[in-house]
Amino acid sequence: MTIEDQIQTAPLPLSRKLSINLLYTANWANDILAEALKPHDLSLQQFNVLRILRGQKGKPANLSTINDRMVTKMSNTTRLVDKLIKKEFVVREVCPSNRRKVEILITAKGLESLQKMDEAVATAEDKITAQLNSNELEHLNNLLNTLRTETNN
Amino acid sequence: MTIEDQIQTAPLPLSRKLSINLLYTANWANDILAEALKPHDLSLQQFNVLRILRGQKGKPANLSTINDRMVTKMSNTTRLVDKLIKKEFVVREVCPSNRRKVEILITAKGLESLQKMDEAVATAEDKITAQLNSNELEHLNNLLNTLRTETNN
DNA sequence: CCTATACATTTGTATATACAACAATTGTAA
DNA sequence: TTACAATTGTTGTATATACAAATGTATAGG
Repeated sequence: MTIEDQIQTAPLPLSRKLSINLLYTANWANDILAEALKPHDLSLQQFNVLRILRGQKGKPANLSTINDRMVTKMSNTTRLVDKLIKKEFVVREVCPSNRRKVEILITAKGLESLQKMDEAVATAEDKITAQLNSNELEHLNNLLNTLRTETNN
Repeated sequence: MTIEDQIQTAPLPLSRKLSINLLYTANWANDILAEALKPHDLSLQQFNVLRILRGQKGKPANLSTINDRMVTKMSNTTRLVDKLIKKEFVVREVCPSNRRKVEILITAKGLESLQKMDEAVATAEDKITAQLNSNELEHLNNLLNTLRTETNN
């Protein structure tokens, strides 16, 4: 279904059509991922933080590191981490070598829970991409990367 | 820049890479649009509601109509409209023929303000799509539409 | 040593949104 | 006509997020 049909609007200039389609489609994908995580009582953003911490392989991460690696920007990783602490999925300590920083570590419980969610999320990701073959997915990936290319002006 | 470089992660399966890239890129586009609207003190969602109401060409819209046409889903168009009323960009009345419904109309002030924002938003949309030519944009559009195609299973 | 500045994070305030509970109105059917 | 269900919106609670101000810590220059 075209995006014009989807949101019932008159024909749009291409740049507008693409902008709307991009946001609309991402929202659609977001819903599928959120749905997959719902039984685990974790938001997509909380899941992302956990996944980043697992990627650290035991090395603690400080807030700005997590922030840099988030898919969506956060002025507020502090409060996300607060919620993960309440669930006992991560621990937070003051960095001994530089007490301005904090060190955040995923716990055994966090790793365990993450493992249980992996399958659900992978299924959701497959669902999102199911309608395209590998070549098309690569192409789509490249087009998205190009879109974000910075101009030097 | 590839999405793996962007968020500093190990190589990912294609379905995950695309899912992340889609959310990341939409977020990037969202920021550009929000930035363009910032001088006008209007959020992207408020702008979208106004644009939908203008599309009604004088015909009032009720809440569920607006909801259907929103790019991002809303459990909460009520409160968005509240904010637009406070800015005197729209008015809300009870529908006389069916008093469960409400009728929402854009005001002259709303139309006027919208017109001023049009240029800023069009510029933002051009910026979002600047790195691709028409053919590529059409292709990207089609790939996004295909992605959202429902399966009948 | 003292102070200005930079750094890393936290907190307050506002917006957007999901979900569930609630309320009012209308339609239907015994 | 009364009971019940469906429709349409509103409201309460929780999460995510942007932005700005505040907090606490480190560092560099005088």
